[in-house]
Amino acid sequence: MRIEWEDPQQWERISRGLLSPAEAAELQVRLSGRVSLEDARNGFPLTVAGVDVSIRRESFEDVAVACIALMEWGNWRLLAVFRAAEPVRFPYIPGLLSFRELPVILRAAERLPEPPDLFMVDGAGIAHPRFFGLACHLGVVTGCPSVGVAKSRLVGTHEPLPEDRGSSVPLLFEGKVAGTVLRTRRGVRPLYVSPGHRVSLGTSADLALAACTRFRLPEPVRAAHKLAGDQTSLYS
DNA sequence: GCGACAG
DNA sequence: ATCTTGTCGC
Ligand SMILES: [Mg+2]
Repeated sequence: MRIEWEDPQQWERISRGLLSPAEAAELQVRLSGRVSLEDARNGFPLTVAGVDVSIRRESFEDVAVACIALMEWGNWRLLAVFRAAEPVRFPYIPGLLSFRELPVILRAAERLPEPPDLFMVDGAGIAHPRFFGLACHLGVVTGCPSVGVAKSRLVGTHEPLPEDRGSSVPLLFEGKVAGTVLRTRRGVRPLYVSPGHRVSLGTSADLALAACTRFRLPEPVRAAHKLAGDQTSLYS
């Protein structure tokens, strides 16, 4: 898929890791206005693209490897895998993860023959300090629906969560519901699910739970995570 | 100033 | 996230 840049110059600065944390944060505030929390789709998505990035310590630099695992809804068969690698150019700063991971993710996304029905990202959606996590950034830039699935809490508070699979409680932040704390396996640590773009709060949690058929993590995200760290056939 | 803090 | 094998618990 091809990505249409509204401001190619600015993307150039971002991908080169030239933005200061303050500039990055204000850009998030500006872009958060473009997020849509409406469902852009009726039924379930036909294809779900799991997204994750792994960092490998090379001889003199850290290299980021992005992996997009395209799966078919329901039977969760792996349809294809797209990857890309490049040196890390931005430090990890809580709240600014997209400036570190999005550049390499987009290079892998460009290899998709066509836009997926949904991007399921390892990281936060609107459950973020400025309501603009990695899943939102990827969604807004590509125009595709996206959901953020975080393994731990970035922001927000919530009531106690029952131990049963499927239990959920709203994640509250600054007086708003920013996401859902979701138990995908009985007695196992919950996931922090939030909309990225073009998906509603309720739907984002439904989609995430439906994709967790065997493990704590949704199948597409788990596949992407595994393949991102796999050194086998690191080219492509 | 102190503590929190996706990956 | 990463450095890393075996081990504890359901
Ligand atoms: Mg990750």
